[in-house]
Amino acid sequence: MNASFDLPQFEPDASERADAARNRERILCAARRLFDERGAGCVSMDDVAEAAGVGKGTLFRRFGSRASLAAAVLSERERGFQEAIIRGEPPLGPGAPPRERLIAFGEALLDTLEAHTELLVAAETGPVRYTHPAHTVHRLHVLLLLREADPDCDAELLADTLLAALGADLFVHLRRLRNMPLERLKDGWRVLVSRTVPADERLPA
Amino acid sequence: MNASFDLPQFEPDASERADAARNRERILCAARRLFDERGAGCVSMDDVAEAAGVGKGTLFRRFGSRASLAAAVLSERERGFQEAIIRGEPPLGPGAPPRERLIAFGEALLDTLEAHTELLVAAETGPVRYTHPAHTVHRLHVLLLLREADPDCDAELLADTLLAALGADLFVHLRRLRNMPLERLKDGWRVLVSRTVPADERLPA
DNA sequence: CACCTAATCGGACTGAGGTCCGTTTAGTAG
DNA sequence: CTACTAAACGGACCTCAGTCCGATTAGGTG
Repeated sequence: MNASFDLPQFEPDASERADAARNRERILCAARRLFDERGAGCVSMDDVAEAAGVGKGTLFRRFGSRASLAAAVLSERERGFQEAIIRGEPPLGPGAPPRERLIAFGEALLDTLEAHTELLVAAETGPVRYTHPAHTVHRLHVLLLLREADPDCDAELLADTLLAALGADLFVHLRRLRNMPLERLKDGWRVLVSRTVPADERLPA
Repeated sequence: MNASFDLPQFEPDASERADAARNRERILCAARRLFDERGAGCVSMDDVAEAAGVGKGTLFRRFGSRASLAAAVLSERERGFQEAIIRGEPPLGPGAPPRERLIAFGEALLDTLEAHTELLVAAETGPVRYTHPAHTVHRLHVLLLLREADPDCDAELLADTLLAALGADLFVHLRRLRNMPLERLKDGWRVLVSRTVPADERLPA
């Protein structure tokens, strides 16, 4: 119960023992391979541990949960995505009006969902979902854009509400069960954001 | 794998054997009591089976899954809710303009979430979530109201998107983790619907 | 009442996520 | 090189949802 002790380390730590670093790498490598080969849904944590040549205890001490492991495997893409959001070209990156950036953000997230559906479903299971670093970054990004576009709205709440429309569960349901094409989901997002967020008042081009 | 065989029965069936009916009742009764005493999160399916004096196989044949059991326990409330939606007083029932009805619908759902948080979380876990009768009814209701209010929009998609804002996971996160008061969530819903759905064009009072 | 059969029962079993704790080892100090 | 300690290891173990299948029984038939 002591939170300062035995926390899983998702990222390399300078003061990390050599064997720990080696095992983290092995695990990530094995997980990436297995997820890729069989699809994330068909890979158990035991499978990962065995493929990595590591005990189950080690696996869980490193990554804490299945969801965290999936998130860690995705973290490279995620880093690229965050880079594009923060420093990339408009409309995803800075420079475009906030509403356009929000739309681009959602479209990009939907592309990511399309490309890594199973992994994202795995990463978004359980209550951990809302506290993972990636989700936190997404929420902050949306939050700031909302504040910029509409200083009077309840941006804190609206950010989470809008992000709910981009959840992996919902995506799977719409895409696979209800067979909606990706473009339709993107259109839906555009409409949702357009109606929810006011357009920039600075000359609309 | 034969779908016509061994399907769980959520509702009483005329051609149901006496012992089956008795056990279904026992299970529902025990589940209600246990969920109430300890909170749904602290009750395992084994607990329910034991308290009902019934084998685990029976429990699962009757209700199919934990989520379904939780939904069944909620079904009384749900029946009342559906009644109020379909035949009740406006603005929840028919008579009010669709946008007002949508707002009232969300507020009522948020009240239900507030009152039965844990049970609804249990009922909404897993992919079953989108196929449960209750959710289907909610979606259909929202869908029809959306079509009425805005015949040109992609109501199918928008219905699911709006409902995502009323999901139990999100509710728990906002309410408990981020400590937002219920009224704030209702305000958020009102704003979301107001901006997303056009007002009725028939004289606005 | 005796029999028959199909529906039902129930608990042993599986598989998966997650925890525990005795054992091993990396890194350091002497 | 040896001794020491904190960290890391790993697999046995736990809990829990969900499945399977042989035993049981409801309820119709003669």
